[in-house]
Amino acid sequence: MSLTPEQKDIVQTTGKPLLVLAGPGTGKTEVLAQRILFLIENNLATKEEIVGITFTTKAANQMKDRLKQLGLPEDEHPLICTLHSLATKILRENGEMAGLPTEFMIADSYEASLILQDAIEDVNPHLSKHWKKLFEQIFLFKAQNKRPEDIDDKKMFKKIYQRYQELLRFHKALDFEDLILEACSLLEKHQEIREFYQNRCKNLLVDEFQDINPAEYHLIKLLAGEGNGLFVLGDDDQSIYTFRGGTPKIILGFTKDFKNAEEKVMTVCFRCPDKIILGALALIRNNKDRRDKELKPINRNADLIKFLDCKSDIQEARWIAEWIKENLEGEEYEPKDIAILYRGGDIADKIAEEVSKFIRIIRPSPEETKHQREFIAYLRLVTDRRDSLALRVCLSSKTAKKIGPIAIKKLRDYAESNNCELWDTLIIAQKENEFKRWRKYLKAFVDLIEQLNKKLSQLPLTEFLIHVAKTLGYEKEPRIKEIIERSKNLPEGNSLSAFLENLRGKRGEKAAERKESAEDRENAVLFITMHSVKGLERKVVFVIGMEKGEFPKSNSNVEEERRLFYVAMTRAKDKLFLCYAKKREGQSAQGVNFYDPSPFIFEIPEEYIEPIRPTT
DNA sequence: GCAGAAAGGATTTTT
DNA sequence: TCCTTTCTGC
Repeated sequence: MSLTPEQKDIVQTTGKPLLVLAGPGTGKTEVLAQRILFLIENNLATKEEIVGITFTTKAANQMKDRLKQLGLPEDEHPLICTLHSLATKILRENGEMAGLPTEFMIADSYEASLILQDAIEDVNPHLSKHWKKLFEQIFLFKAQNKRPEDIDDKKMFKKIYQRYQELLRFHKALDFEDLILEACSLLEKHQEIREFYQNRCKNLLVDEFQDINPAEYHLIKLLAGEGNGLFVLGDDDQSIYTFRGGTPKIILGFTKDFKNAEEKVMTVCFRCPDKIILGALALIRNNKDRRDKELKPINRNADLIKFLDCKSDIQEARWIAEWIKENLEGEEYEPKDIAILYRGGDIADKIAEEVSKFIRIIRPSPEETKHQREFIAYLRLVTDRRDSLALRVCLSSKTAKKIGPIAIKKLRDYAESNNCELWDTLIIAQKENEFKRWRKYLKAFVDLIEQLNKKLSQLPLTEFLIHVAKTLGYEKEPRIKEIIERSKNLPEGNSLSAFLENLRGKRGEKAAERKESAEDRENAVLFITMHSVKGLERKVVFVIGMEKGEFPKSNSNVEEERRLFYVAMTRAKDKLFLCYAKKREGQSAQGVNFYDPSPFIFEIPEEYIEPIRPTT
């Protein structure tokens, strides 16, 4: 693929901070990969002076694949990873200077929520029912790069946040946001370390820049120094993660923050046909705080956008399934050319059911259940008694009979004041008078773990997993069986720790999966939320749930929802269907609900839209 | 600590 | 409307 003059100019402009505003389908990934190649081939930088930052590990892998296709062998690749992964690397390389526990664990959000509930228990138990709100508040403060000491708060919040941090460290753990904050602190405090990484990141390329939050931006600025090798790429119109603390203001303020920065735009859309681009542009121009950009479609004379106007979700499901069935019979489309996009909830269930009757579909894998997390935590504890996070999860499980929040708090207090491991406390405490009430149950729990440990050396891995599942009483649960099933696909050396690393990564770091994700590999119709379609394109796109009150959600930021819709519309390479159902049933519709069409529909000029009203 | 009853809330997601 | 969390009484 040869570059347009516009793209070539962007690839080759070096020596100053560069902001690239790139609309949907303009070839962002390509430009990023080509720039890395350009730097290396022209000896402008070695691979040790280049770091590429992506939003997800999947995107990082796609970037590596593209570099390989462009002829750059893997051992000549620069570091390409997420910002969290880079922060983890920096902290692991400088653990002591950062004042962190050696071999710290990364707490996932379930583990973090348990720790927060403990913190609330310690500070003010009356607030325990509001833990979810507090969890979100702490998250948002961290996303703003604010630590407990930065908070001026007369009420309990500051104390809870403080205690939460203390308890995370007691468990030798960092949550995801801590990775960013601790990396910032480390670089701020130590000039030599900062200079080392600024040199390492001499050429720092950041993708999806519209979705970063202030804490992440702070880290990027620390790494970029003067910023003369900083290259950021994004589209303020596609900023859809404000609930994560992201804000389009960062990308729009970039040229003010870096005084000698240059801003360039990519205006040729290779992906979408003209009607879709023109319709999407007309829609997004209703947003106030944005930079207007030209977007020129290559593909003209294409179909109009279809507005599917249905009486009910049942009719909608039937019509879409029927359309897919008919169009798969011809030569034009394969299952993998089709995607069904929705905002969330169970809205796609009916269509998924209809479509899966005759064709393979791919749906997002559901979140880990509580039992799955407990199952994994028991396995972790068996391999490593010092894994206090895993121990904390196990203590909350039903299998730890008669050990509740009170016992856990006492154990925690004891461990803290005697400065010992949580696991050791479990054993020592059995002798202490204040634990008299729980002596029997603590012993039972410790014995259980020791017994499992014995079984581990006696049984093959899969047998052992089944044994653990039985012990916990989870052996009949399909989601647990799923995990056990995965142990069979493991290459040789089937040790428990290898299996756990495959599941969770080292110390909670998710293993970067090298294999292609299912949606690229399998020839199946894709069901996906609008938020997770980043970087995705499909010939045929159905956007379902175009109902007033549901999309945009009635109490949400309309401009962000409009950006989300803009992202969804611009995934289509060929045909775009916007689907509305007057009547919807299900959980997200709160039983049965009647809707008007989404106001977004009317923001697309009529000349680009063609209504379809099914009669059957 | 548990079972059963009542209240609460229902988005989006990465690391 | 329904599923998850929280409260109550044992």
